[in-house]
Amino acid sequence: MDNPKLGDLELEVLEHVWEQGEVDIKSAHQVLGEPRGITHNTVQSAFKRLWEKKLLRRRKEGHAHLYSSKISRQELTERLVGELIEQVAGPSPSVALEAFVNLAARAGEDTLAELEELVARRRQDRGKK
Amino acid sequence: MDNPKLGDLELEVLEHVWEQGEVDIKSAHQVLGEPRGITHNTVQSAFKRLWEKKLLRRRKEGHAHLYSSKISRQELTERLVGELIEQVAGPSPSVALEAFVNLAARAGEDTLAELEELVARRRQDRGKK
DNA sequence: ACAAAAACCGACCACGAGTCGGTTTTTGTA
DNA sequence: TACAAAAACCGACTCGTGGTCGGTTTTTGT
Repeated sequence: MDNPKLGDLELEVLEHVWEQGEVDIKSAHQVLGEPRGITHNTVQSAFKRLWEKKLLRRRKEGHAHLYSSKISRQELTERLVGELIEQVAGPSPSVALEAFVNLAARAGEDTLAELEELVARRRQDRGKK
Repeated sequence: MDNPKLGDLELEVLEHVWEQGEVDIKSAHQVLGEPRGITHNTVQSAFKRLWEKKLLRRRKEGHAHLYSSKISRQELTERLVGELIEQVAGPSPSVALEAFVNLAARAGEDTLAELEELVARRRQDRGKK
């Protein structure tokens, strides 16, 4: 529960919550459940699991729960990638860096440029402050 | 089998193979198995699973299999991180880039510098050739 | 107070890693 | 060439987790 492993449905739920901000099960079921042919209950279970894993927040509105994300896509990506790297890339950062730059390069010139931009800005901000 | 999910033992086996180059089950069991108190057979299963997933190569030497890695730590990291990003970061690369730069920044000034260096060199090579 | 809506609980299935005992295959050698 | 040791292989079982749902309990607006 501390390091979350996420299934397909759970990912879709998060996706949906990131887009919608705050959702109730009923509407989520219409969007996610109907097409898959899964019941209201199943969708609810997924939300609940996510809430138990502390990835979603929820509050009562009337007699329904409204779920919203407790963690941004940014943060989740960061956590998961961080964990993965820790497991597989080894202690030295070089492997991870190289791997990621390769990935960026494969994505195209623009992506590489964007990465450069980001790094430069970050290093800038480091010096000052 | 196409997108590998790796357990703890499997990761350790890969780790060991990356360090040792070419290993037989017996010696691997001494290093990985004994401390865990697991049998020869269990270690063998892990190697075999990895081989079935095409992450290890093997050849017969005498009547024992010698296993070696078919994929470098680099490549595996790349594959896994790539897959993960695809699943969670969404279509636009920005999220992944930002996340990774954050990770690098957290690792320290040097790591950030190394990243910058890598990106610069990569972009250089792009122009030419 | 009651009916509708929603949450909750428990049960079950599927899948994959980990684990091992027992059987079969291989192979060096007597 | 027969045989015993070594290793591979196979099948079985456990465990954890996600997905799935039916049925029961709780909540709440009227």
